[in-house]
Amino acid sequence: MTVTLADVAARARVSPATVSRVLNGNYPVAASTRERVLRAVDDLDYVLNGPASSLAAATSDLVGILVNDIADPFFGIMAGAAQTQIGGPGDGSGRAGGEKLAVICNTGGSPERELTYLTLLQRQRAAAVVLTGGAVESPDHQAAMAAKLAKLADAGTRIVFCGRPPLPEGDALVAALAFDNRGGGRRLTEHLISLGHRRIGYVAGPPERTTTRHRLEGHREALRRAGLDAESGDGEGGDGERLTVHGPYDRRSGYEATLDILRREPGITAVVAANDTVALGACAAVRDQGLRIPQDISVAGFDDLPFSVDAVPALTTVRLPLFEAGARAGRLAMGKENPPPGGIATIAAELMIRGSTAPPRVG
Amino acid sequence: MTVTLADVAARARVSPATVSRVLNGNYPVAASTRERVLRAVDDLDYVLNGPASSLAAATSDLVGILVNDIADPFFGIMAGAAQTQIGGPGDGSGRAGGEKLAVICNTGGSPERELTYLTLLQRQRAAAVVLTGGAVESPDHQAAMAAKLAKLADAGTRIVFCGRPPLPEGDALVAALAFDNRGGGRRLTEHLISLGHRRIGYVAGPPERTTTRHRLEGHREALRRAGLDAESGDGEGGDGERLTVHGPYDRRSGYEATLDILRREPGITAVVAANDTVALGACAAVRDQGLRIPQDISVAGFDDLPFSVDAVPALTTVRLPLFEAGARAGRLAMGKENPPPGGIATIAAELMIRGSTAPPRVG
DNA sequence: CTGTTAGCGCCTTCAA
DNA sequence: TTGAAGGCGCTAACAG
Repeated sequence: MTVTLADVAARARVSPATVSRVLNGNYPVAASTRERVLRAVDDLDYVLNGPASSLAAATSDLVGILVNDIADPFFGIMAGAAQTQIGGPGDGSGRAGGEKLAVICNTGGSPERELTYLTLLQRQRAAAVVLTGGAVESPDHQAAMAAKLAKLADAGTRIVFCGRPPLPEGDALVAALAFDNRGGGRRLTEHLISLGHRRIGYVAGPPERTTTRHRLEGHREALRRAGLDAESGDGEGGDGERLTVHGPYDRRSGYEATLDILRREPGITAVVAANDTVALGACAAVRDQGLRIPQDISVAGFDDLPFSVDAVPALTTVRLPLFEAGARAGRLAMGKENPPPGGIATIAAELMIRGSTAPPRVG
Repeated sequence: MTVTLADVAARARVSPATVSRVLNGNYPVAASTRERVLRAVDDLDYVLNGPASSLAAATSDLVGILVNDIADPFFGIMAGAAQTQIGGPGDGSGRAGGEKLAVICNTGGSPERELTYLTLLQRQRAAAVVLTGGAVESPDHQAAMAAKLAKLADAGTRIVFCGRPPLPEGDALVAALAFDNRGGGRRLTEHLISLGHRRIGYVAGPPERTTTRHRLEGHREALRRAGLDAESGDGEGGDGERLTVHGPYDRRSGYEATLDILRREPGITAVVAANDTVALGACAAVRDQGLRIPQDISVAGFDDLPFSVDAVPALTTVRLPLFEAGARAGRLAMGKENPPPGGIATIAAELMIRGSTAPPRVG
């Protein structure tokens, strides 16, 4: 039924081992022999049996890329970029060569699914795993992840974090590319403060995620440095709680949280959103209240997704080099690039000042 | 080093065969035995060897989802939705159960990479393959695809098209969910015509793709029905060529093509874009020319991606139920749902009229 | 440079 | 309901 290595060997009048060597290209083979083998492969339309190959070699050509939400371009861009480094350009023949199969796994942000996918990849003896985006900070989950990743690494799977802080235990097993969420958040709020804003609403992400926490910490640090923490700081029971609302990283959350903040604190002059998608919702809410951006309320986002520059007015935000980071993670996963010193690199975040922020109205 | 089925069997004091049966759950096993085996699995932290299992069973639990560009939410939404039906909810333990591993493969729109990924999936003996988005119409590629898909289907891989027209040969091997791109395109342009527009620019996608062609055909059909084809129709050498510009499905293309059209045909009163992303670029171009939307120029898109409603003014577009279609494709791939009659279902496209279109200025 | 020989770890008849 | 045995298709020593 299906043609096997042995069939190819028979037709090329060589041993199965030779066919294997030609196909894997890891061993010297006479040019004429190789020629003959390749012709037999084409004649017979032979396709390697992946499972058999993986079983014998005790490794597979699968590389897993874990993302929270593939419908979100934040992850789509990173995952796509990683894949460009992993899949290889192909040989243009449709015949697969030495490429790895880069597979994107959508966890939906669920810790359980994250672990499940890791188990699935462990099963497949994946060559590498790239974990993107922030982590959930529950101690249980972190411990489970650390254990699972240790096992994977133990089995020879390369582990790369992309846009995700390294594990607390700081395993040297992994390379980590961490975004400077805290610094970016701080500079963004400093920008607003320098424009003259004093009461700034903050629409945060889900409280349990590292990304959320880091961005918020940056925001509050800026407030504190400016001596504004009495008004908007993080003191228990202070005003900070009225000015900060948590919610998922989506448009709707931005819309509703902003309405909420505006209702409770009509005196705010700016809203900072946890990311650009949330910011879009915030903009809609501001407008629906009959307020103008930026004349009445300044709005800012985070990430600088492609659509942000097209918002009207264009969104002030913090640019994260998602494509570059994803590509680098892909290269690290393939062993094409050496890990950064200490295994950890921090990726800079750049403030992008655009039309959605301006000085508050006087009076 | 790594624990195998045999280790589990030894610890549970049963034969390897019994362990296998417990794990696969396809055979009757005494409850007490099963209990013992499962405990041994947990104690030993056993993880099934996927390749070995796939080799022996001649099938794997991999499901491939092919997309053109995962950074584009159009594909991200479909792929994510498909994955929800394929990955299964997990058992909440991090221990993988009978789930399939849904993997997203990013072709970048390249026919070669599409074929390469199919070969890779064929290698892995994938359980199913979902192909999303439009196809490239080159006869060579179509033939190659048909041959490859036939082989996959032959090996037991289920094939599902999602948002993609069935192959010309109309293999009964596949289930196809096709978007009504033509009808959507037609109704969108009819809407503009009914508002009074007579000279309408069209920023099309890459000419070789089915999606591009179908949407454009719908557009031209509307023009023809309104007797406008002399002005903007598809006649050879006619004005249609001046009013239609092809380019990739991205923002930049929308921006540049729109500038181009406006330069050559300052008299147009509306621009239809091949999709929402392109439309965003078109909007930017219109504004940069000092024109207002919709007072001076109406702009419309296609797809109704999440950000479209947040454009200012909100984008008139054609809604495609991407999530629903993706989820259905996932179910078809899993065999959870029966294929539509004839293997083909057409998914309706709904006109969404918003603020970016209005009657043209009089005079 | 090429052939021979053993498994890789699991599933699946066949018997018991 | 359970065990024994063979083989899935390939790779990786080891010879030659």
